[in-house]
Amino acid sequence: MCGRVTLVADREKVENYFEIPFEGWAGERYDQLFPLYNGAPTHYLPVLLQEEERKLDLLQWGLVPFWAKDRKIGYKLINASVETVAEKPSFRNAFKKRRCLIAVDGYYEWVLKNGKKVPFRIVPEDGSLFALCGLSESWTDPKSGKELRTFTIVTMPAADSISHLHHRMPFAILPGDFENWLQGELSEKDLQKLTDEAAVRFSKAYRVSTEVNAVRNNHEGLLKPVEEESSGPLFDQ
DNA sequence: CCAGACGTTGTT
DNA sequence: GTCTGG
DNA sequence: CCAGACGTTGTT
DNA sequence: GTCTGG
Repeated sequence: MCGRVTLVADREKVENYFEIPFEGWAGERYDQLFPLYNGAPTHYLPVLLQEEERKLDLLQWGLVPFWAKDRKIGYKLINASVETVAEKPSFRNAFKKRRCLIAVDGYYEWVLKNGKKVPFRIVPEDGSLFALCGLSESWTDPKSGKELRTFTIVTMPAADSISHLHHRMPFAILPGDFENWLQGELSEKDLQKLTDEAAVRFSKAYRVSTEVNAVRNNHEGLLKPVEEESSGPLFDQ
């Protein structure tokens, strides 16, 4: 699945990738929030939105549907399965009207080894960005009256190249398909075609420090590859 | 009718 | 808001 | 996703 | 065990 990400790219790289500048406030904010070595649910990430116009903005991870009584549900809705996203009550409205793309340049997966959670970082083979398919929502807090803008990341079955880490992965597409995801009619067949072409299959993975487990850690060292432990049969369960 | 859920993942 | 379950 | 809290009262 | 917070 996809529950922790990195975004190290500078603002210009993201703007160039999506061919659009950030909304006014988001541009300066970007420079404060990134590089992000340990991005978690509730954090802000760059999101390409297709409203009346196309916009590049910063939204918070963890979808809060407009009907929610409080924002807690967002802790659960960090991923949406592509197989069911069109039907689920929490997602179907956003799937119809508010599909979006999230920019990251890596994400983390954990593998249980000898009872320890060992993190790996998955990156695009060409070192560019991932554009992750997502859904966005806008929710108004009934207590404060403040608007909260959130998103969820769509997942799909893992590609062979990373299936040894997990059986799910984020649904990532290349620029040629951005238009289809954002504005297309998206019949089941179209969606199938998009998932078949999902770019993330061209990704590679490497082990990183368990420092990444704690969200409070956020420094360049988290990206550094860590040697695989030479655990012989003696250490295996 | 009203009440309660609305999600994914991994593990048992 | 909308659907399911009771 | 993982880590960390999980509680109330009264006082500083 | 389960929920909240980041």
